[in-house]
Amino acid sequence: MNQTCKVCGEPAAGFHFGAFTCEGCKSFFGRSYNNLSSISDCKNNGECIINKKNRTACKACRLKKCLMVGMSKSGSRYGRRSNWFKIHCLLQEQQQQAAAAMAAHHNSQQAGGGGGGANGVKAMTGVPPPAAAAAALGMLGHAAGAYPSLYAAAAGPRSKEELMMLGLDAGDYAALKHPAVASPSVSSPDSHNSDSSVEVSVRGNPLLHLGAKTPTSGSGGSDGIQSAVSTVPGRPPQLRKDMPPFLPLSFPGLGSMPVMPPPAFLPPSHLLFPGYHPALYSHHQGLLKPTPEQQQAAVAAAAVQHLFNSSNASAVQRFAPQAPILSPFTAQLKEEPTAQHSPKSDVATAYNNNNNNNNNHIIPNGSKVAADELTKRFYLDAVLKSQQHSPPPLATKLPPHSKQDYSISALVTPNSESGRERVKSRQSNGELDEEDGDGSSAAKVAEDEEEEDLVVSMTPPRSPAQLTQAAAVGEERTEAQDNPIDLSMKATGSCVSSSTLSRKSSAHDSDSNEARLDEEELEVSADGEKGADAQRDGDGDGEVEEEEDNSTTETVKTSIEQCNNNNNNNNKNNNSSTSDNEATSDQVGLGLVKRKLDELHREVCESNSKRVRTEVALDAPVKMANSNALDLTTKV
Amino acid sequence: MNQTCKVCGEPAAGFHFGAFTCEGCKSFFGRSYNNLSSISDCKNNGECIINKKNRTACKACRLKKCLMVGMSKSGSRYGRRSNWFKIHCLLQEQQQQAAAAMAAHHNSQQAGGGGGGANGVKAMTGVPPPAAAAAALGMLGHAAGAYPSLYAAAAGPRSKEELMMLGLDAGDYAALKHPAVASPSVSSPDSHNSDSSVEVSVRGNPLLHLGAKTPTSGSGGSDGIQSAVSTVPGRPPQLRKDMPPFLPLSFPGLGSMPVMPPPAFLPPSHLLFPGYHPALYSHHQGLLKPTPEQQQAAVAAAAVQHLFNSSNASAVQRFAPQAPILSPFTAQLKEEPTAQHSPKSDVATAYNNNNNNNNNHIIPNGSKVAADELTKRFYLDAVLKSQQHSPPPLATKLPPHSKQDYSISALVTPNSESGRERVKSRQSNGELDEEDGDGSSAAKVAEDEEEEDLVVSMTPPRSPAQLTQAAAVGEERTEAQDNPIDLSMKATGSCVSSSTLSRKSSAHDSDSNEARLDEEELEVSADGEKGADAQRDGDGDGEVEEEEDNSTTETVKTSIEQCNNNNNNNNKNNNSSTSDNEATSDQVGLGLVKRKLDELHREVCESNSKRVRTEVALDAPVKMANSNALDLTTKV
DNA sequence: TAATCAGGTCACGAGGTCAA
DNA sequence: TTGACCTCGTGACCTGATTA
Repeated sequence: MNQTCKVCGEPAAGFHFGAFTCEGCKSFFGRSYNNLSSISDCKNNGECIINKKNRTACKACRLKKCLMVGMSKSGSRYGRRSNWFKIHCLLQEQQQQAAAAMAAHHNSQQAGGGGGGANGVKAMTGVPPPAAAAAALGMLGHAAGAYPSLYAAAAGPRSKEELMMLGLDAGDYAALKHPAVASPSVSSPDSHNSDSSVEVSVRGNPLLHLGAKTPTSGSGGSDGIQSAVSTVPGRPPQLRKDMPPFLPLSFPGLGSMPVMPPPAFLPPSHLLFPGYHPALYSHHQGLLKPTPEQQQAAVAAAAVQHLFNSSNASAVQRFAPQAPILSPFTAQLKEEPTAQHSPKSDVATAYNNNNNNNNNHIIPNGSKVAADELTKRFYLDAVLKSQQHSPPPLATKLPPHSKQDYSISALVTPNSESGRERVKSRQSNGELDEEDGDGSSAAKVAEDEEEEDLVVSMTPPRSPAQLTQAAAVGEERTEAQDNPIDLSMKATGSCVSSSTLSRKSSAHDSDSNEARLDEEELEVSADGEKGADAQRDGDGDGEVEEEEDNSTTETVKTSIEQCNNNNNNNNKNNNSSTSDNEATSDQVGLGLVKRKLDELHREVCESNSKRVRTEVALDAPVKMANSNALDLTTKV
Repeated sequence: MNQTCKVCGEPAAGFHFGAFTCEGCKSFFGRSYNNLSSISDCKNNGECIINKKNRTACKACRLKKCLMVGMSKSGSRYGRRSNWFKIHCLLQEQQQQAAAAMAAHHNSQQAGGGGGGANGVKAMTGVPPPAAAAAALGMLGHAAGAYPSLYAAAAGPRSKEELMMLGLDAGDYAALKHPAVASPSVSSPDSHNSDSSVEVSVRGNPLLHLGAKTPTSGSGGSDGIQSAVSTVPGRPPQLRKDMPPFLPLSFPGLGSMPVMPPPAFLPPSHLLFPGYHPALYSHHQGLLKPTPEQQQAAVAAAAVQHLFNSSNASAVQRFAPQAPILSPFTAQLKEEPTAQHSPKSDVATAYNNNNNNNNNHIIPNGSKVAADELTKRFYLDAVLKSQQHSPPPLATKLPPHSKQDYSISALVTPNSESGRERVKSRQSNGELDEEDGDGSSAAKVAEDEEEEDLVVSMTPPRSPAQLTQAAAVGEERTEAQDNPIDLSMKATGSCVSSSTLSRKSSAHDSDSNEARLDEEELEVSADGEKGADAQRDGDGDGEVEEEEDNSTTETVKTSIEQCNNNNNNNNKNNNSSTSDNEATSDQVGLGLVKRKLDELHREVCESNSKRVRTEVALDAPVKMANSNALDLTTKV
């Protein structure tokens, strides 16, 4: 799949963190996310255009762009991309191209119907058309559910969120010639998670939220959305076609984007994959899970804005306040806000941990700096969370049907690990720890870290019935759920259905349907590390730990490293003349070694700690899912 | 990689700002770029010859030389150099050496067939052989596409541009013993962007333009080129071999340069990597994307001249006027010209934007000075832009055949990310964003900053099929594209392929072979910004081709890597005294070997399951998708 | 087995520093 | 002012993990 980096336009190396990006932007995002302190404010009011050449010129804007295009730590997924994913990507591209073409023809386009996206953003900024959006979403409802996150989440919501974060308007966004805007949706479609799994990031349209003015905000909004979604549950693929029209509304990004006309080479998406029309996706996202996330997004947006210039400060403030109010998850955020204004120490610590070296340079300032960083991070996380967020799948406390789902998922997704995981997470999480935590402690999860985003795997829609079922499930869950967020997630999740499920489900439709939903998984990773505060820090931190290792790896690495070291050493060593060399050499040599070791450790640790953590949580469930999944499923 | 500073001839410390340079010239350029005011006019009409000894004697000429060899702030790239880059550099060197040898034997060579390069230059000066070049390219077609920018962009175009800027003739340039001329190409190969990505600076051959007197000039030229390329789309790797012969024509730099004899340690480049012959690259660029860039280059050249003495004022004038005319991209340039004579404010603003930091520092002097500086800077930027610039690869709207390509690519390149990327990028790029942006908003981008140069990432070519596809795509795109440049880029771009593939492919040789090539990738990034129409485009487009050889490539790579390693070590190690090392060791490269081996080994993927990612599996669909993703799509 | 990506590794170069 | 050195961010490549 030929894709360009949604951030800088370079050829994409793959789908990273929820968007097609080049290696550089992938790495940048990965680094930056864990080390916000390293990002200094934009010198240009956050208006830098990021492209290949200048991508390294402004970290703040680069990061912003990353967020705008839907990147999030939680958005990632492993494994091969499903064909669907690929297909969707292609479709999106086509659309984008078409859009671009359209745009080229008439810029006004953006302002026009496309404005949906823009509107959304603006709405956030200013007014909210949430109701309308919600309604629209409702229309799309379940359809969206099918491929919720892929498009919606990735594209719309994210974009929106990001936009919010950035304080960009749809207009602004649109203004940016960057397809990013459009791209997001494009990229995002699959984005975040995986092909099959789409992240269920909460991210409703922040705008919507705002617009909706989340009552308890997010939750309220989300609920509304969810309900809307749920209402639409069983839509047949066909609706999807309808979706497109709606998209603009529900899917700001898409709408705003100069979407292109339908791809010529492909038949109507619905024909291809009834359920997968990109537009639908976008809708879904926006519609499905937005609420809680939206709120968060809003918060995040504010934070982001804060990060990038003060230009949007006002917006931020607006949001920030809202966040607490809006989202039920406020608790999650709670700490962070504080951090923003005060709790530097913790944050700082976290950050420090992350940055082993010196982040200092960034902001040599005193506590103030730290505070800023924290704030930034906070915002960022918020944004990210909002984007991806998925309340732990809270998983769910899976309602009764969950069992079926599980089984189903197990059956269905034996392959899809992610699915398993998600399921697991849900189950395990929900049932065991996390979920409860989530449910009760959605906030908790959030706190942990980035949270795990719910990832919904994208899978081809099953039968319309399935969709319907999914929708239905979503509804059920939603109702069942304590958290609006969760619900939203669920709703989204409904979308989820994994292909696996669908497949299997097809066998026994009724069960399968629900099962499908189940399959869709949302992973919640609980980095936990830092907890929330540092957010990712946690990641870093957590990683650190270590545990060790694996001999083999080490050996390999060592060999490699040695080579590297040698080189480095040589280079530096030689210079005797300068003492520097020595230093360097040491650094290099030893440093490398250390690094290597550290890395190794990290790996271990990570695997252990991070991954392990998640895994652990999931393990039991997972195993069941994996090995038994099928069996169970079948049984079911 | 042993390289000499293209500016002063000292051993190069690395690839800085787009060219291999020593620390001194690196620092000088870095300082000077931000402080043009510190540079006084040359006392010698800008005719100072820059070498190790006298490099500090005349800042103006030193800076000019820097520009001539392709240095630009935007040209820099970060991070590790890609193996391909390294390889290509080696190849170029070899070629250069060979060329040099040839030249030694008979100077007439330049004029002659080999003259391609030289001719190009001269042609620029006087006559244009674009058609011929195009034809040649056409021959090479896709092959060229494979590594379009790497060589062409870096080497030829820049040199030419620079020459133009400087008002130097090819002859003059050649006169300079500095390998710089040739070097540029060398350095530039990867230059700008990344290893894999080479910048697709627009720089077609300015000369050609001039000579050819570009009808719409550049565009015309580029179009011609593109078409030619496109026509050749599906070429098999073999053709590449053919390329070399052509190189001279297409690749002025090589031809003109006193290239060295073939590298002893490596087999003929074409043998090694049929598709990658440096010459081809150069061709691509020059042929493919030159036009717009050339125009820009002309403008830039004028500006430069303005900067450096009045000696070439006439030349500048010549070009300046032309630029608008010549290039369709004129729009991009539009502002600049104005700036030259008046609108400093705008320019300044633009600069400021680009330079987040302080462009200010540039001219602390009074308004007058400031004005001068601005002017200078303006020119400088113009030059740089022209150099790098590249329109986004458009990519491509994949035509029908694309399906095959995709499928193929999918099959072939499963692994190769880069290859994929390229392909993707082409498609996506062209289709989506940047290109559009560029196309429509090329000017816009340009304004923003320097513009992005088109970077072509160099990656191993995928399978021939892919290449072909790419080529086809390129063609299509080209046709589709507004910019000729883009087309060229496309042509170039066909290559993709990833190492992975190669590994795997090895299993099935046929596939593998192609795959291997694929691996080698050339990315073309489409900066698109400005559009540069020309430039980038090309590059990106270029991506290229190639497919080819696997084993050889690998071997080559390893050797290269080794060399790299060695060089690095050597250079630095020795340090002190000299740089001599350079020469030496290239060959070595155990590290490289290791890597290669490792890569090969990668094949296995196992999976434990740490992370839990969610996914839903779409089994059935997926399968189809995998192999046929594209097909499916298309089918759909 | 193949395809993908998160992460880690570390080659690299932009920039900064500072002796000369 | 120069340029050797250093620092540190970047990004190409790899590994390992995860899904197809």
